[in-house]
Amino acid sequence: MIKVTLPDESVKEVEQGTKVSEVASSIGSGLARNALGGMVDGEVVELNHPITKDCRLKILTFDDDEGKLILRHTASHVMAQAIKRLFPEAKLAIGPAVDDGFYYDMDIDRSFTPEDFGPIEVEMKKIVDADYPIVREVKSKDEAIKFMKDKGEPYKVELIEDLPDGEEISFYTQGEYTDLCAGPHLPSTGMVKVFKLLSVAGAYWRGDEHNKMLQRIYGTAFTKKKDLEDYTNMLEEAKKRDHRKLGKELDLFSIQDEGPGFPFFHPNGMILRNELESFWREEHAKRGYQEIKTPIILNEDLWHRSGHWDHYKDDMYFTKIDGETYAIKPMNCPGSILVYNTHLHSYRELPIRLAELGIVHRHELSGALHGLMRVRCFTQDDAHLFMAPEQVKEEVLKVIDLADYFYKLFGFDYHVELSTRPENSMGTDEQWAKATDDLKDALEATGMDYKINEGDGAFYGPKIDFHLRDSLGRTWQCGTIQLDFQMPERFELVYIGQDGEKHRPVMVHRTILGSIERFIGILTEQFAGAFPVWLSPKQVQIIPITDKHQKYAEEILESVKKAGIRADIDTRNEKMGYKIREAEVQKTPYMIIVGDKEAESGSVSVRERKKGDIGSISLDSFIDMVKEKINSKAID
RNA sequence: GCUGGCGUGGCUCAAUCGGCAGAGCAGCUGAUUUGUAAUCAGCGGGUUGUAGGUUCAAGUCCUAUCGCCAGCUCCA
Repeated sequence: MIKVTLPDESVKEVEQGTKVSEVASSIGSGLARNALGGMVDGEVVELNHPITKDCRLKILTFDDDEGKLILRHTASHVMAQAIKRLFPEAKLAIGPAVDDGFYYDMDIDRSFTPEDFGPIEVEMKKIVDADYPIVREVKSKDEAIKFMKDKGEPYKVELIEDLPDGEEISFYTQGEYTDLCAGPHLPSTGMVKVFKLLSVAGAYWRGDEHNKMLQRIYGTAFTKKKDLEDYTNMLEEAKKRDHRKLGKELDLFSIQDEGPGFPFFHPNGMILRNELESFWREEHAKRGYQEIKTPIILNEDLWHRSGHWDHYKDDMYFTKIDGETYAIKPMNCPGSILVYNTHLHSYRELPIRLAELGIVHRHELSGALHGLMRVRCFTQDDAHLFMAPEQVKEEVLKVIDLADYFYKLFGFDYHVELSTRPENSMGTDEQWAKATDDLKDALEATGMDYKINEGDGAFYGPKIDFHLRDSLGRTWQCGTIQLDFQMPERFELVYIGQDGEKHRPVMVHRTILGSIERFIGILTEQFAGAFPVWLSPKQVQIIPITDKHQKYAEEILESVKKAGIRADIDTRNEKMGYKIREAEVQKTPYMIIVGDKEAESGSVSVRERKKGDIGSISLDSFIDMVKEKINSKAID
């Protein structure tokens, strides 16, 4: 007998070789029904897995991320089997489970369209109803290669060839279908009860744009029909929060055919933006930043010196002035460096923090453009910090702290990545190792979780990136902290040390919001357009019930405006309900309704966005309340 | 850039097999003077993204091109 310790610390004695599914049954029939796999001493295993020694066991269900992955991975095999039945000529590539579902990549001459989903789903249903057992077997590398060659699956052969020699290679068979796969899987196809195919897309073989583009079909799977319905409803709801839709509805910005990727900010969007920027300025001034503004167009020669010509040229725009080539800046760093170099600096001044809300232009691929999230012209809330090498850690920690302060203010969840040396980069391995270690040290000192993103650093240095989520859960890089030993050398930056000698400063490039445009996109989706009061383009909508009340409404407007609150009167000849509806649709935080009662008593009737009527109060207390919300930058 | 899908009044969408381009909202005019999410009536508004082609006839079919959407690649 062996001892199995369950998550509640209870211990079950079972026979050697008992399967995970059998343990689940012995715990309870409900758990047995919902079980999708197991976790044995931290390792994910399938339900058929025999337990051979004392261990800790957790039964995985759909509530566990690992359970979801097992179900969806099997679902991807079911889909691939169905597609092979309908299109035997399709060559299989890879088919993993992903966050919200699964996909399978295949190579086939005809292109899949959403019309193919119906027949494929019907075939999948047959496979599920047949409830084929899913059987794992292991082959040697040579056997595996021969097997897939015989089946005419060149992509599988390539995958196997890249596996290390001597390793056992697992295959899973369900009915007539056998796939190369590390698993784990469900014990039978009948357990894939609820699924739906969602979209088709092209995807490069092995994610490399030089390789052939395969066809990818995305789908998702759940254990309960209700969960699938909830998921599709969630997608519908997310569409309503889309900043591109809200940007239009709230008249914040537009992107037009005349300038793909070049957003226009409308008056409402500018109010929000200016509020955000002035707050940004205040917070940076408090922390010892000095603001600068550098030109958008600078001579090509500068970009040769900075390394951008060699490493970034394809993403840059150029123009000619008096026969000379100029570049439209894709980054603010060279300009900032030129400012630094206008003086000789003492160690006493360091760190020098030059901040710039700098407009940069980058030639992003047309297919990559996405509302305000990815554009070809954006404003970085940039800063370049020039410091002595021993100041790096402290300075980086201050930046991390500042980013955290900004994100927390809006209630954002974020995650952090450390990006290391990319292929096409400047400098020596030693410099990169030192810079990467410096950033790692700082991250370790904060104790925050972070993920390593190999090869994704800037061409001049490694970086810490802060990622925020949009309404659909896609993540976008916002803040970044990049450590740079290259540009100080290339531009021969110096400061005079205590010893009277010249020393080379280290440079940190950093943003907090990332791009003002992208950040506004994220903000819009986070709040579904119902911005915190301090950012709302219109903070108070005054609604006179009839035109008799207009005069009193105007007196109120004057007082509210005098208090520094953005307000307006809806004087249109419409019923009150109509005006309220419009203010609600526009997500105006407060409405003041004024009629006979208010005019007589000198009070205001207040309605709060989403909450409805909150009763009558004096104008003064209303103003105090709104100002408190604004000053505290409260989020609802 | 690549793969697939989609472009019809300001907005959201309709138009059967190729057969007279339509509705709601918004806008304008008038009536109505209203108590917490849409008052009523009338009016104006379109070269169907653009350029070609097929056809007696094109929103609809074909070609090219521009843009948008999803994904890939890339990135703040």
